[in-house]
Amino acid sequence: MNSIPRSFFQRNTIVVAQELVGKLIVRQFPAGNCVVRIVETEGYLSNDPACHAANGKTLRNQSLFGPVGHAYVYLSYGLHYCLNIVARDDSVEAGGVLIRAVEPIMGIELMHFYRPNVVEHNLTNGPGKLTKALSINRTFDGYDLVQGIDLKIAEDSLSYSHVTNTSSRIGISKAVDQPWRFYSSGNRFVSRG
DNA sequence: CACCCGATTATCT
DNA sequence: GATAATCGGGTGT
Repeated sequence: MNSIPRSFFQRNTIVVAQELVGKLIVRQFPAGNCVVRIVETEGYLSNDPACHAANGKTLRNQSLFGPVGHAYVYLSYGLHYCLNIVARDDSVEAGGVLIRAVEPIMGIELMHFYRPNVVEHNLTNGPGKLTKALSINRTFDGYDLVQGIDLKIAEDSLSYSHVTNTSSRIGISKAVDQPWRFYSSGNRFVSRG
């Protein structure tokens, strides 16, 4: 399980969003570890009306302006946490990649414990679902995902053969035509939107 | 301080 | 397909 260098995230946000499809997220607990594969992402840039950083830095979105490779976690609709990875080049002041869906690889029982009473294909097929299954909340806002222990991003040591499709982003009302959503073609954990 | 509304999900018809 | 659940940031009084 190779780690990913911080320079990977110091690039155009949309390129990073596309290339994160297929990468792994590792969540370590005292009781055991969970490993999931990223199968759906969306890119958000500070000069993009749909981005939380579009109107400048606030207490809530300050992680999007912080160092790349760290997490931006926010509360959505007052109910669900969503996980982003801060990624941008020097041409913008903020940017991040929303993790919209993941495929469970290891520690599936533990994920079912955090998200009971669902069948496996509904375990992590949405941005609010995967954070609950991995027990990710606001305490991870600003967490370093490159050097972190409890939560980190890793390269897939197995070669995951896949095709990445592109579409417009889901669930937003501004900048709806930007083709900045990426998902693993045919993967059953991709959210239906 | 009141009001609006959102990068969602579960549950009902 | 429609809607409730639930909360905090942003805006305007």
